[in-house]
Amino acid sequence: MDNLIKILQSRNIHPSYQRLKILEILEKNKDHMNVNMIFEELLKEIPTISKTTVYSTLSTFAAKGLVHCLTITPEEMKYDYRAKPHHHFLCTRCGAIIDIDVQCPYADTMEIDGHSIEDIQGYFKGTCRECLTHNKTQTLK
Amino acid sequence: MDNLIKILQSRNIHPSYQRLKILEILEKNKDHMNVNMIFEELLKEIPTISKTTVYSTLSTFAAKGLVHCLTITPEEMKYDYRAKPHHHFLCTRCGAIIDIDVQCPYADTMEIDGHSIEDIQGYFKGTCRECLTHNKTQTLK
DNA sequence: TTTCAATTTTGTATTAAATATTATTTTATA
DNA sequence: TATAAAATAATATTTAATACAAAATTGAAA
Repeated sequence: MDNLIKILQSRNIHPSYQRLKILEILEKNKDHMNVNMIFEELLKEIPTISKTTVYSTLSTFAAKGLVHCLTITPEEMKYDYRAKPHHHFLCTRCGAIIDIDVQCPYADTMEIDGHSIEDIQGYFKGTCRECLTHNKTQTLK
Repeated sequence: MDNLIKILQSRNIHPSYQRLKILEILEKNKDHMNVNMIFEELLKEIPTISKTTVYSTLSTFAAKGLVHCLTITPEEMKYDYRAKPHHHFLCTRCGAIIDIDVQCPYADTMEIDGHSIEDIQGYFKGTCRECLTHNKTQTLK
């Protein structure tokens, strides 16, 4: 917990109880959580938590570079906590989002065609290894 | 127009008047249109057009690989008609979406970590060249 | 051509993520 | 302790997208 406080303070985010709990949940689950997943987890420990707080906290975390916002699916935003930059694979059969450990060549200079890069996101979509081997038939929209 | 009919037929899409008009709009404007932009354009020629038709048509086009669905911003889906694969840069100051003509190395094999790739999307986010030189201050959320 | 089924389009209602707004609570500080 | 600022909570609103049902159109067979 002391560690979490330091993480927030290092980013100039006031370590409130709610923010610490949200960070704890992100630490534990790492990746691809959406607001509802985080909200449901929070309810177990803070029954009075408001969804607005979750939205505003994640917005703060994103602004301070603590989380990455994933738009890999159009339905809702997903939040990525992992430190190391990576890409994502979305399986259109089972819906799984899988971390892909490759780095973009432009991550070195953070510049492309004269544009200054602050964030890089690589999305692969298709059929995951698991679904390929199990030859599953059901396909998401 | 005859050309558009052939494009649809080659993908096994029945060339209805509405579909042809939507394809025509995509041809003309090429990239990054959202449903509302297409809908507004359509209204000029088909005053009775329904937004449901736009959604269903774009969904059909996407399923047949005629358009690419962009989730670069979380607000709404954008549709990409350009044939050649490319990435996108989103300027967080002016909101512009700029085509980036680089190709992903995994586009050759369309395979990564044993997962079968059907679609690749690379999103760069930051400050575009234009905004950098004009030193604009306003920043989008 | 007529009939009938399948497809497409339209209109309406609904869902749900995200934001806006305001009130309440908590925290920091003078 | 008093007061202002920050954070949280509760409610209302917005809007992209979907669901559903009705109407219109199309295509094929008789």
